Amino acid sequence: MATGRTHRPATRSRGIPEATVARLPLYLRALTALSERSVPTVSSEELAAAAGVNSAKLRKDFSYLGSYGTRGVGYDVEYLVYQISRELGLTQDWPVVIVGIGNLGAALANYGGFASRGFRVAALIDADPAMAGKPVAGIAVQHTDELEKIINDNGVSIGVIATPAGAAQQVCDRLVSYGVTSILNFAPTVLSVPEGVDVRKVDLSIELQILAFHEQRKAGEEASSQDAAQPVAPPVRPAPAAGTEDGHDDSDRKGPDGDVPAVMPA
Amino acid sequence: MATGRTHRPATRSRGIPEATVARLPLYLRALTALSERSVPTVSSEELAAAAGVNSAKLRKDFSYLGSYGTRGVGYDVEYLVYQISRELGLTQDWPVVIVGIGNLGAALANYGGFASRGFRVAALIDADPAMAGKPVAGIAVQHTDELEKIINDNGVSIGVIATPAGAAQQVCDRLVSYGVTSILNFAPTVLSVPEGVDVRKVDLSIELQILAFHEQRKAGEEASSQDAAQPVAPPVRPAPAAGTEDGHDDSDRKGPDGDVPAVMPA
DNA sequence: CAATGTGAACTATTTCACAGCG
DNA sequence: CGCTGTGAAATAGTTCACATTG
Repeated sequence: MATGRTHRPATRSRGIPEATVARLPLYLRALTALSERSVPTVSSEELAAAAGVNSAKLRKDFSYLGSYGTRGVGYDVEYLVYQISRELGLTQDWPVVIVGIGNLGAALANYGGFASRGFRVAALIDADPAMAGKPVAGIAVQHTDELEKIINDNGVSIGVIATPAGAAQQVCDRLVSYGVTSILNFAPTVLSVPEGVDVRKVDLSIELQILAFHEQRKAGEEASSQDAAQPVAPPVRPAPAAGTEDGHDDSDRKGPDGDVPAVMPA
Repeated sequence: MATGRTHRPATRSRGIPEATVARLPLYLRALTALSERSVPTVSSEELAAAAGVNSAKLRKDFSYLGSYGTRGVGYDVEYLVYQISRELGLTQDWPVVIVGIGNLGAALANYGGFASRGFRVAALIDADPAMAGKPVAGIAVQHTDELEKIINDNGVSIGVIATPAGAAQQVCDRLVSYGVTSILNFAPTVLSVPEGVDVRKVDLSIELQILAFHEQRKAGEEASSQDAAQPVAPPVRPAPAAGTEDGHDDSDRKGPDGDVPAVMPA
């Protein structure tokens, strides 16, 4: 492992900005829909609207891929679908393993979009021997012991972790040791991986907390009464030096300006 | 122009950068773990490592909240847990509804992290009458007809959409019309919502595609043969003008520089 | 002449590096 | 003396606006 560093300056591939890469799948989805309706061409304006971005951004994004449009006309739908697919690597087959077949793992296995574009569920793995053999989404669950063989036999390079948080790092280590180099992590943990391995995480609880933050702000605009329950630890001050300041809460720096009113949904 | 400026400068709440907000939950989780181990204080270095970010970033992030650390010592764990919780709005109770109780909806309902910090599943909703009354995660599923009442009675402002893509926009519209102002969308669609409503999306298929992109690049470092199957549409050229240029592909602009093989797979 | 492709301006985010405090 | 807090520099990403072209 000789890793030392933990951050990831990598992931900046071949001149295409990461932010652009993250939007390509969005464009692809919109284009696929157009393709199914046999629409031959789209303007950046139309496509941008369908993908929920603004058109300048979309054009700039496409400019990183090359000049695939026609001035005065727009983009050829089929051609662009192909180019983006190729850029994303979806013209090839990606076998994936899903580890942890609980509620979430099962949901993932059943998720249609999984199989759609180039991804194929090569195996479902669970540590519980009782799960072994059970069919989920038409595939028999296999025991963790089979991991190495499965990964080797299928050339799996992408693994999905849907285990409880406690098992995630261990599973991750095993996946990596068997050759997996991309991991999609649903467990609420920070995984540490060696250089060269990509991890993306999907974290429900984080998303909700971000929403709560904004929700609180919205509500704060109006009300300013405070009466929500507080299941969280009370604001124990870290005990400053002994005896200078006493107990005010937030006044020295910026702190929450004025009112962090805790509103409540009526 | 009076209004002049663009549409979405919002979401930039109260001086705290969005990127920072997105990391607060991460810090909170790491801090909670420390708290459970009764660790009294942490340095930015340690906490950063636990959260998987670098320490300068963490300090900068915290500086937006106020000066909650002690120079020469670090941060008081309990105090910081409280401050971040408060900032995120987690000291209050957030009732949420989950709409669409398929595999994914059920997984979400069962997800422990849901209930943990301030979030409470107020109701599980499904359009299928056959689901009504069925208990999932200990809660009886209710029919969509009940939505309005449930939202009003519980003061729900956050909704989770776990329906198929086709139903998502409709469900979203209803949620919004009943007063929901934050939506977590698991359906693979771009939702359009009125000003003032926040949407965050979680999209498995996009995450996989991003991984595939990087995976492809890694592989491309070495090999350069292309022999995967091609389920995607063949590279039909958009038929350029009639007769000027003939068939070169990417030479005028940047295009994929250098090694992105040929445009068409064998 | 409509719509792409893109330099240039602007905004956001990260990182550096160090002054200053406990 | 160690570690926070933060200006300032460096990067990354977005938006503007328009010359260019099919």
